[in-house]
Amino acid sequence: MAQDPCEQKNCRDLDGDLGWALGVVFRAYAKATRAAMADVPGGPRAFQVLVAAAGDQHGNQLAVARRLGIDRTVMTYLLDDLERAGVLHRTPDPNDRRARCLVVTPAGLQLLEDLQRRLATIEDHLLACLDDDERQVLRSGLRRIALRLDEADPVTDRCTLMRELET
Amino acid sequence: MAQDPCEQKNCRDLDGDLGWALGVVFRAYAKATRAAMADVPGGPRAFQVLVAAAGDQHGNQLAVARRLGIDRTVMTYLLDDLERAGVLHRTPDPNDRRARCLVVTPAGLQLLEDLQRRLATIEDHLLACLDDDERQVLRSGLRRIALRLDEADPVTDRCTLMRELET
DNA sequence: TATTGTTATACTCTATAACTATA
DNA sequence: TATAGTTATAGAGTATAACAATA
Repeated sequence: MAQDPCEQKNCRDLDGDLGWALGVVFRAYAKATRAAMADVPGGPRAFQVLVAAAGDQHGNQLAVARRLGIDRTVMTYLLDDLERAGVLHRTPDPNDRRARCLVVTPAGLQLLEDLQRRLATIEDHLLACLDDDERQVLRSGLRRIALRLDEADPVTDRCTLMRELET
Repeated sequence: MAQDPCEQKNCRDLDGDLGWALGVVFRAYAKATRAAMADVPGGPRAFQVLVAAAGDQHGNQLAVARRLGIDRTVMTYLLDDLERAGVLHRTPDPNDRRARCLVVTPAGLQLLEDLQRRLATIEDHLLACLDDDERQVLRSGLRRIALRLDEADPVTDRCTLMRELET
């Protein structure tokens, strides 16, 4: 009786808090990727920029910044570093001479492959205590939620995020 | 053929990246809770401190800080705010006169209940696109991973986190 | 007039170091 | 000597505001 974890008032302890779990997992993941990408200027966020730039549909740096939740002023410094490292360069967009297209260099693509291998290892360790089905549900569930949130906030209005989740 | 999303080189796009999904979900959750707890000094983190302090096994503020990934110097300011708000107070630990016990006031417990109701609503909206089984797997999966990480880093050595996830 | 990108600046958050008091 | 807690300060990261170029 005294052993039942859900009988006392502290039934809703930190352990049962989704926010706590999400925070711990996210911080651990961030920390691990930061360590694994210590040699990459800009770290995990630069990696995500590379992924977005290597993919097709993403054109200018503002779109990428929004997609990744990065401020456009921060994006400038980030891209400066990546360009200096020779993994990416900015080319003028022929359709809009204000904008810049992000082009990943061959060296950048090679780095990308390497980083993805490192990431896979980290993820395997992170999900080590789940069986295959659970992993799959966790991955696809998080992905689906993220896509929905991303869709709700397609270009500018990042405040809808809050509004959607507030009430 | 051209429609197959996994045929091209951008098979591993942002959408398939666990880190991206985790980041988007975490940021959205953090933003929503921050908005929902705008009236609470210290925001979501203060809420977590209240939960930890209201639970039994957590005694002094350093233990709580470690559990939540908060620096002990930051904890001081956080507790100052909470004490000023009258939801918590520090009492000397009779067993160790250096340490302080965290005691949640009746007002604090009432606030805690209210915040937990707000949180439940936010979580429902966040997980809206998952069915019951998926929700359960996501919750328990994240919780299990978080507990494992937390256990691997019981008191001091926060670096083991990285080491565990590095290779 | 609005938007992309840049720069400089200010601000927020967090960590470091030094200190007091206990153990 | 080591630890709990506090304080002041330095640092990293981020956002704000003003700007130039283009739409």
